[in-house]
This record gives sequence, C-alpha cells and structure tokens, in this order.
Amino acid sequence: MPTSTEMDLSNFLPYLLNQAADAQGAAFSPTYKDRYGMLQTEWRILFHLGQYGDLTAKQICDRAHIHKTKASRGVSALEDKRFVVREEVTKDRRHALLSLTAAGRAAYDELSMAAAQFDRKLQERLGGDDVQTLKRCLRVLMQNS
Amino acid sequence: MPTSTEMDLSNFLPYLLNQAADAQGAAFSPTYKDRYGMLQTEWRILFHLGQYGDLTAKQICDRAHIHKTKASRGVSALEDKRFVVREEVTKDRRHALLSLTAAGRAAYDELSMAAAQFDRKLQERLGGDDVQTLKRCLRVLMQNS
DNA sequence: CAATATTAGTTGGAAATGTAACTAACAAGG
DNA sequence: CCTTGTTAGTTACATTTCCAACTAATATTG
Repeated sequence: MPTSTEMDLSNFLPYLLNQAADAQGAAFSPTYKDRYGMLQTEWRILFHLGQYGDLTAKQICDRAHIHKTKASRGVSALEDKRFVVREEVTKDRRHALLSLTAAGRAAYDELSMAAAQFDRKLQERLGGDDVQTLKRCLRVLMQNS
Repeated sequence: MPTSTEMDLSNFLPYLLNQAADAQGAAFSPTYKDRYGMLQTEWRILFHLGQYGDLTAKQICDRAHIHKTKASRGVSALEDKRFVVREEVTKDRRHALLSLTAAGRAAYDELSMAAAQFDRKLQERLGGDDVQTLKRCLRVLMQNS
C-alpha cells in the first residue's frame, strides 16, 4: 500500500508508455515479421523510404532516432531481401542514397495499407478526441527533455 | 509525398508510442543505471516488490508482463546486488517469495522518490487535463487488442 | 597543400534478449 | 500409488543490440 508521497507504479508515465508501446508493437509486428521476415528497424527504414523518397542512412537515423550501427545492419538486411539499392552520389562518396526496388515498393505498399488499417482500428477504440490529445502528448514526449 | 489513402508514419500510433517510450525511458534510465547498475527489468522487479510487498517471480511476471526468463535473470542480478532474498514457502517448494533486503528497500525508496519527481515534471510539461487523458488511453492500449 | 578534424558508414566483440528445451515440484485421474 | 499433465523456474543456444574502434571520404586550417 503506497503512501501518498510514494510513487505509484501504475501511474508512472515511462512505465505506462513502455507497456502500451510493447503491447501495440507486439500486436503489429507480425504484419512485417510473418510475411517478410523483417525486424522493426528494417520496417522502419522501409517505411521512411516509401514515404519520404530516397534518403541517405544518416537522414533516416536522424529522423527516426535509429543508431547508425542498427541502421547499417537494417539497410544490409533490406539489400539482401532485394528491397533496397544504394545509388552512389557522385558529389560525396561517403554517403549513398537509398531507394526502394520494385519489390521494396510493393512491400511498402502492402505494409502501409496494413498499418493504416491497424491505426484506424486503434482510433475507433480510443475515440477521435482522445486520439488527438494522445498524439499531441506523444509528440511532446518524444521530443524528450 | 504520401497520398490520402497512404499511411503517414508520423501519425502511426505504434510508432509514436515507441518513440515516446524510448525517449522517456532513456531520460529516466540513468537514475537506476548510474547509481545501481540496474537494467530496466531489475528496476521493475524492485519497484514491484517495494510497492506491493513480497511476491513470487510468477506474480511479478503476470503483473508487469515480463517473460519468465527475463524475470529469472533479473531476480538473480538483484540477489547478486544483495537487494533481494528468496524465502522458501513451505507449502509449495516450486515458488519462492521474493522480498527486499534493507539495502533493497533503501534503493527502492531512493528510486521511487526520483521516479515521483520525474513524473511530476512530465505532468507539468503536459498539463493536468492532458495527462489524465493520456494515462487513460495508455491503459487501454496496454490491455492490447 | 599538408596536417588535423569531422562525417558516413562498417565491423568486432560483449552484453542482453528471445525461444525452446529442460528440471523439479505438485495435481489429478484412474 | 502410478501415470500423465501442469506449473515455477532455470539453462542453453541463437539472434539481436550496444559500445567502441575502425575505414574511407571530405572539410578545415595554418
């Protein structure tokens, strides 16, 4: 029985966030895992490329807060799956633009449809007003301290 | 440029949840990591024991949705740190009640204070009304599908 | 234009996690 | 009781992640 000055775990925001993120992540991950054998990082890279067009690995890292080693391995995995190719940019040979192959585009299309559907169901469950508030809060929280 | 039927990644709830949870987790984790060298699972077990009294590993797993292997390792680590002891329950020798040592209790007290302070700051940042809505939504989402 | 610094990305080894198989204790049905 | 099933927890191995050091290319500065 926690006293009033103590923390209540079931009210601790980082804990709630983590539990909710885990639960929803687990609910959605079969979508990309079962069909394409992708890990979360690969799915995220694919999604960024599908949505924002060709990007360098660095740009994806910055946008998605993925560490460069994780991104490097994710890109390699997507190359192995023939979903992504690197184009040398003559201007600066350090970084290469990544772009989707036809197969990668097809996977993106399918997965983004599934994601949209998943999201719609969540919105129904929570109700429109709450979803707006929720997303606004999450955007604040992901900006971090 | 996503069309209206496509998903917008920056609006995809599992993505937002994950980013927010990561950011806040990263902001809080130094609290238990730097002082006590604990991992998240250890901190969570400690917190459960501190808050709800003696529990078996199974009870903690069920409450916190921690897998039993992760919990097993977390408990061992807490025993190594002399924060937790196992008491044999004569009735059923399969499970053992876990309880905090004096040192474990002290660590819990300090960390729960820090957590409460961390949470208060977040609540200030978000505003009381939004926090209520946010927590309500998160509780729904962690119940999963 | 040589020396140094910075940047993009990769690689190797350690730590952590997940999955499956395992042990030990108890429960239940015949 | 004695087989079979279930439960709590551990261990082993494969996969994934994290950290630190590294390479290669470009930028900067004296």
